[in-house]
Amino acid sequence: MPELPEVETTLRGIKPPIINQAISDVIIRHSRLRWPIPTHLKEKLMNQVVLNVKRRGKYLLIQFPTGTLILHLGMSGRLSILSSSSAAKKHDHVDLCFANHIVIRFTDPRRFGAILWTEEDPKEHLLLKELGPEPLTRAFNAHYLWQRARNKKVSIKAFIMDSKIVVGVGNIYATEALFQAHLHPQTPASKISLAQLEKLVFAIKIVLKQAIQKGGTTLKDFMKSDGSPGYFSVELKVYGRQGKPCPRCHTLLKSTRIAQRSTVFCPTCQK
DNA sequence: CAGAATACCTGCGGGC
DNA sequence: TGCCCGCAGGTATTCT
Repeated sequence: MPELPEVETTLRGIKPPIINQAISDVIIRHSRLRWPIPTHLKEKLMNQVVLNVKRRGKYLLIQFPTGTLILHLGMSGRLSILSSSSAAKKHDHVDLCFANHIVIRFTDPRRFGAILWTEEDPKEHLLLKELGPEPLTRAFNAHYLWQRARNKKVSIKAFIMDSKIVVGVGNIYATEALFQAHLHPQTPASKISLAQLEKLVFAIKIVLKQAIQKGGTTLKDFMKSDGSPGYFSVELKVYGRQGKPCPRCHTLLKSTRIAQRSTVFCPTCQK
């Protein structure tokens, strides 16, 4: 499920209950995620206090005195907050238990997610050090994109979904932002003017901010019956609406595949 | 080097 | 009802 707004919402949900809390147990029921969970994770974490919880792209970073736990939710992962341990269900792979009896439970049917441990500066970790700027910072701007797009033949959609260019723009929000910016998703990245890139950057920021805001409003329900973050739905203008009329010009929306991902666009108003 | 394809998994919905 | 296929919001790795 998670795109960047969901990860940000998860961060905001788990941080308050676990910050400054000590790990009292680590239960690993299934260690084969995208990469194997480190075997001695429990020994590494036991009795350590959470110093901070951060996000970098779609990676969640839980910082402890001796190192950092790196989490990724993959395509189907989520974290739930339980106020006490309850019976684990089929895809509940890992529990992080804290001294205040809070349990953070990692659930991931497809197991594309990851849980890794690093004792170096997480910024230097192989998975993180090549990542592009955060989309909601000033470092992510049209001029930056324009420089990176020089001589790039890849489609603009694949380009903005490349985490080395910018992090956190997944298939849904890439699709929506391109519609918002009137840009055809197949356009080679280098063919797009600075002025058009301004619109695209603006659209990406707006779309992500709106989704995060929606997530914020569901945060209060974060600890529902099952403690999962109650995924929120932003109003999607084109994603998943192929064959339906464009909300701007009523041309029927088309569907295609770009870099093996389903892509919906309006053939009339996206050029 | 860039760009494209593949791989990792399970679940679900549609067609037959 | 059940089987088979294609597809799913990610991204590192392997290929050409």
